[in-house]
Amino acid sequence: PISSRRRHVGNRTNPNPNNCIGVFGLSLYTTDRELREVFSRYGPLAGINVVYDQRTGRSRGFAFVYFENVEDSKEAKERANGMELDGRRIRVDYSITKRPHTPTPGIYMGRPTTRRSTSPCYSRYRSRSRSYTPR
DNA sequence: GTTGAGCGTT
Repeated sequence: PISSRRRHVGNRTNPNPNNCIGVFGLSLYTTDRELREVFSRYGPLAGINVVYDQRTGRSRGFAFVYFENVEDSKEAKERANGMELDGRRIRVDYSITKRPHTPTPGIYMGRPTTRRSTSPCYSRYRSRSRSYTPR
């Protein structure tokens, strides 16, 4: 008898139905625009997130598609899973992770609260900060 | 236009 109980939140192999689906095994050249063309026929989309590598700026080969309706995401998962896109077999599952946290550079990127453009000292600071390079 | 299992940055 199977005594192990499935967690209500699901796991990596058994994601729960969700508005967001993850698309994996993508070609590096599949863009969000192409994904929109493919997945929009299952229902209205709320958004698409192709995951890019921070260093190279290229796609990491997977993306997240947000549907407005859960039933649409269910159909998309069923029908788009295993389909070929840009010559690659894609895998479609419900997303398990949450939305990405926007990483902060570690330095203050906003505008100064006290702006004194008339100050020559400040203008000198401005010109220097423009050439500032992190790390 | 490398590959290629993966669940999250511009």
